[in-house]
Amino acid sequence: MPDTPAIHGIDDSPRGRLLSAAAHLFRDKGFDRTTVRDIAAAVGIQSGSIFHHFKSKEDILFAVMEEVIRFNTERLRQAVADADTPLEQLRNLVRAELTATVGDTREAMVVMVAEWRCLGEAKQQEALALREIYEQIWLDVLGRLHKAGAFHADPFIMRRLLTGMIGWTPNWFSTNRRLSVEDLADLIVDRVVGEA
Amino acid sequence: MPDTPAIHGIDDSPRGRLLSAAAHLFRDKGFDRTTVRDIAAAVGIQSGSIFHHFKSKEDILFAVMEEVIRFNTERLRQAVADADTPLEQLRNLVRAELTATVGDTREAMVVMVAEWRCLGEAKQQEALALREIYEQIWLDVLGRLHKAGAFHADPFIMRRLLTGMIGWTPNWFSTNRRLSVEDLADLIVDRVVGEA
DNA sequence: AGCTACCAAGCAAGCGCTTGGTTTGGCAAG
DNA sequence: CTTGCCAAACCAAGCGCTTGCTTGGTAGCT
Repeated sequence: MPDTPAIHGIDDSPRGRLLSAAAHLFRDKGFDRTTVRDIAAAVGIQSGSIFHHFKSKEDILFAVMEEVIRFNTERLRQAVADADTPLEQLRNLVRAELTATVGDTREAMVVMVAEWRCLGEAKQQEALALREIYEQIWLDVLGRLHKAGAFHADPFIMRRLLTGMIGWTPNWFSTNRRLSVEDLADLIVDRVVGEA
Repeated sequence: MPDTPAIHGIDDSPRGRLLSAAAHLFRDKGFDRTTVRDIAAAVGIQSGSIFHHFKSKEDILFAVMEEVIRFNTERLRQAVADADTPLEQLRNLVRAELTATVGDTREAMVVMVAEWRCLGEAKQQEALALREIYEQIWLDVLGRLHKAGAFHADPFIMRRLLTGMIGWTPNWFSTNRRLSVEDLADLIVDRVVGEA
């Protein structure tokens, strides 16, 4: 009965398995249409038992978001560190966010952008703080490229266009097609710095 | 008590006012978190009276989507007809979709992409058919541009990147800022055909 | 003994929707 | 100008069901 494919960056403690299952369901049906009974059934326990691990359903959603953003912030950091030139840093960032979005943390990433408003005011603010750290990594790299004259548009706006392009990919990109993540990343990078 | 700002392309019959109010609430709180009592209160009637105009809550959501997609499909048609060169057609398309997305049909457009899965299978298919007509207009113009050598990437993928860029704008674009819709449109067109 | 992990049962609240009856505005016959 | 009528629009009340969450207790490991 259990066995939802695990999400990268989440361990397989009872709590972790609960999180992976919840993320999967939240992505499939949305937060509101997913009941605690659904989540419980997905890991093979009773609905009431969930509240031994989380104090509310909303807490589960927040935990999913927190885990995935922490994990992927670290991934972005590595992406920047692993490159020498600003252009290569950008390419690595795009690849990293694409991997997060259509790859190993796909469900959780989709949940994060789609179910944002299901969090209460307080937790929304808390998540926003984490999100800002994440965004700053992007802005640093884009700012450096802009200063170097690699593109003319405002770096803030460029980031928003990138967020849109990458954030929409789960709605169409399929891993088992001709187009690889690397090729798509190059294609997106070309939207920023122009083609060869 | 009533007076939700109307959405372009929806009349102000009782039914139309109900639709505008519903679209506004759906965007604000999401479909599931919006109760029929909320919608009723927004137009100043009793919750039960809603079912004189619509046979279910889901029907309201579908009606919102149908109205907005029909209205904006016509807008796209005009945008293409009003331009002479393929490049100007593209620019007009981007402007039109931006206007729909952050302008006069903003709430309904956001609802359409966000609350898709709240429709049952049948109505989802029905909406998809309308959506395909809409998309075909884009693909025709992009296909012509591609054939003319204005850009190298696959037109289907280019459309998806555009969908992402434009679809994300409600999350950051503000009408009362320095950046106008026209300037943003030019900026986005440059992501397709390269800068001057 | 004490901790983690769980079960079985169920409560209070809120939900979409139904029902039966009442108001309202327009319009044609007398 | 009145009267009678009808359909559209709405009200008041509440039914049946699902929801998130609580409670009190138990099994097993250390």
